[in-house]
Amino acid sequence: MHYSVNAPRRDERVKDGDEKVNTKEVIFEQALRIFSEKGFERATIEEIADQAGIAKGTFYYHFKSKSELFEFLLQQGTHILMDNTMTALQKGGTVVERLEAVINELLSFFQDYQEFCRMIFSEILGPAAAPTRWEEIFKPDRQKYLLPVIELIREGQEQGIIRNISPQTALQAILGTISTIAMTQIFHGEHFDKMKVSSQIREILFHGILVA
Amino acid sequence: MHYSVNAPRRDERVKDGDEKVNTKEVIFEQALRIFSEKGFERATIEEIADQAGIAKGTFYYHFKSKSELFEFLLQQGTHILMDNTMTALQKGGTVVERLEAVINELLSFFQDYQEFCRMIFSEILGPAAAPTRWEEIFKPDRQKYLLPVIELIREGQEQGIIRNISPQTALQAILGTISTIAMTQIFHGEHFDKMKVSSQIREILFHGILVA
Amino acid sequence: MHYSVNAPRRDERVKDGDEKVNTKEVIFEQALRIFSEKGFERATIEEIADQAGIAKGTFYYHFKSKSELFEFLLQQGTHILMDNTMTALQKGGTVVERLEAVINELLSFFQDYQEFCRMIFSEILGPAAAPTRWEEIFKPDRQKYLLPVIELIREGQEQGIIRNISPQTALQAILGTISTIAMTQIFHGEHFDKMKVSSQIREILFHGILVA
Amino acid sequence: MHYSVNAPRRDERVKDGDEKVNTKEVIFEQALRIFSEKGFERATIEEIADQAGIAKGTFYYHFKSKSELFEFLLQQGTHILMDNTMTALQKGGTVVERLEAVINELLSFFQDYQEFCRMIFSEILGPAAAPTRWEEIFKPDRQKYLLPVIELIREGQEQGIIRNISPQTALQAILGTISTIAMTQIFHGEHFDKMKVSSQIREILFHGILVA
DNA sequence: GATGAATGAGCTTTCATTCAT
DNA sequence: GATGAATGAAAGCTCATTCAT
Repeated sequence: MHYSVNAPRRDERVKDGDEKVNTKEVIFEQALRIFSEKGFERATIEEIADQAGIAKGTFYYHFKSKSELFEFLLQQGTHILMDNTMTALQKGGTVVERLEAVINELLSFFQDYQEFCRMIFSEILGPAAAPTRWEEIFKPDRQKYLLPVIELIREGQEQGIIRNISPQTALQAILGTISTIAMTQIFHGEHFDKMKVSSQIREILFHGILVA
Repeated sequence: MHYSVNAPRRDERVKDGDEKVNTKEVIFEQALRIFSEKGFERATIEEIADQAGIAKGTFYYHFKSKSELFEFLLQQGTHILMDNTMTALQKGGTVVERLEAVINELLSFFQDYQEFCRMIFSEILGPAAAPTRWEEIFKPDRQKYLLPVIELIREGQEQGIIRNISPQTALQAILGTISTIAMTQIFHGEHFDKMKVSSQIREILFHGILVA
Repeated sequence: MHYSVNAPRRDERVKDGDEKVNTKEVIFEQALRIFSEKGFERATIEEIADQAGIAKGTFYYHFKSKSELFEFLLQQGTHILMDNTMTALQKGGTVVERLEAVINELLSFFQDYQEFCRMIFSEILGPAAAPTRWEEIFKPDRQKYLLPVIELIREGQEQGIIRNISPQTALQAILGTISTIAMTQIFHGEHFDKMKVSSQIREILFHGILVA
Repeated sequence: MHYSVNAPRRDERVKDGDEKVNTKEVIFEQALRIFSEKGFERATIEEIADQAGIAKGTFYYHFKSKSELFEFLLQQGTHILMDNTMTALQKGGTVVERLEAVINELLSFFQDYQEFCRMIFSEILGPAAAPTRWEEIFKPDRQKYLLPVIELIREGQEQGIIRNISPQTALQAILGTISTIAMTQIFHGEHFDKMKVSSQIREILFHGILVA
């Protein structure tokens, strides 16, 4: 996984042959991995630094604090999901097509950013009362992501395409089904491949478990 | 032991006559509450002991360690869900009726043991690599719970009632949908009332989001 | 030096023969000594704990933080000086007699609490911008101590006994002369003996350096 | 080098033409200011460098260490006081006139180098056992300053002009009175103006507090 | 001359756990 | 059964200093 932030532009890198490592990026990668494996609390700066091949002090040269890094990582990830989904929605199409796009983007996200999803599920669905600021940090973004989808469901209901249930409930069914399927595989150490499950997921979500 | 939610703090209790407080139970209640609020790591023995109205040393007189208590709480809860579900399944009925029973028991569990569900979601869906033993502790129980349901789905597929998809996937859709809907409400501080959502959930799971 | 706070009352001590050490008191003594030698910043909890013969954790069992202990020590000391001075003033007498009492109490304080005076001079006359709360902590006490003396000087001026200068300036002359003489000796490792200097100090303060 | 007080921060300077900023001097100014505000320990190289508008590395290009800079600053200041006092003494006059000169120079010094005085009081009267070398650094200079004044007092005593007390004690009374009055004002954020207090100080020191 | 990334020793503080009473 | 003082390993973080460029 590699959503590196502030990656140096190509021409800033020196010495093509020589492996000029960007310290900040290495920290990002290792932190993401370790946060996703251990959660925020059990991850230690010492381990992140060790794995990144730097001294503890170097970590603090690049980041103000453990929380700051974590929050940063969190926001980066959610922004990617949001952006992708918005872009997909703007392509237009029927309600069902757009719903499929939302589902598809979510599946792609789980596939492409498995480490990040682990991390987010570890800490955000996790200890609710966590450093409460995370709640605050997330709420706006979460809404920005959810509202358009709810709107889409409403649109479908007006057209008589979507069942007349609470849009929020429908939304949660979509998110819950996809994330549970994806995270179960990811937590079990399997690599999540959306191709294997996407048609099944669409089937279940659209038409339910029962035949007819 | 019973998972009482919102158990009164020690000092709120009235000791009329010789109504003895069972120390162990008081610890259970407070630990459950605090674990569910803060997660395993952020909960401290000190706080649990304080809230239970006992000395820190007393905690260690009753429990070997923080983890032991946590694991105990964990198992108690899962056993309740398992037992209830098994009992419900043994009542027999058509596949759909039994599936409805499974869903119903799950909803009841989320409703009756909200604190416990918070706790479990805080730490088990949480930091995956947690004290790795939890994984080991859970796997057997989880399987004992999941297998009969998978078997039920298979039975339905053989009868042509349930769509021809991976039973595991179907199972995860059920679990994911229900838990997400329930936990969203619980984490948002609302009291989860299964009556309000159970028919909608059944509708979505059985027939999907789309009309026809 | 031994202004122990919360010292156990006699009957709380167990085992007369056996040396039952009061941990909190030992920490007080060592902290006072080390703060006075090194100042707040250069003193470390590790050293205080070591010298007190306890583990680092034990320090934090008894005190919330390094600052808290320091502030506590600070207040204890100033209260002693204040109380002694007030008591002396309440005995009444002529203005000169009362002024002599104030001077005498100050000298006694420097003599009896040399460690504390070192500490206070190390940090309070010291880094002005220190954890600013100290300023706040001290101002009220300082005023409570200074005001009665200023009032005394004013009384003397009304009676035509004390020279017509700013009372604040006169007060500072008294404090500065005494503290400089005392601290010079204390910092130079000599034991400060007020008997040796008190008559000289009174002479200088009352009649000046010059003859006639 | 000159101890300019309230030197403008780097970024406030206007570089018109090729008016070169002497890096070393800028560091001096900012270090003096910050040391005087925070004391040696609480001042950081980072802040000094920031305020001087240079990189941290640049600091170490100009100075061997934090202590070295501090000691240098210390010596510069004391030399100024010493030189001024020596010069004033060499002008001759009666004992009283020369004593007035000493007092006057001291007052001028407090007025002209308030930042430096803050600094010196922050750290030298401060944590006594400080990097013990400071003691060693200072003793010679201190003696070079004090001895002539003590000699002057002795001369006055031989002439029957100065009261027959320990010259050291008299000296400390002078230093203590002046420095306490000056520092009280400086620490309280007022600008110290020697004109306002010099006649009062002379009165107190020469003739005491009491009338007649 | 100047830079800033990197370092590591050292600091304060937390907390699960032990144990004598 | 119950207590609470004591412990020490480990964590997050700071900062003077170095050094390749």
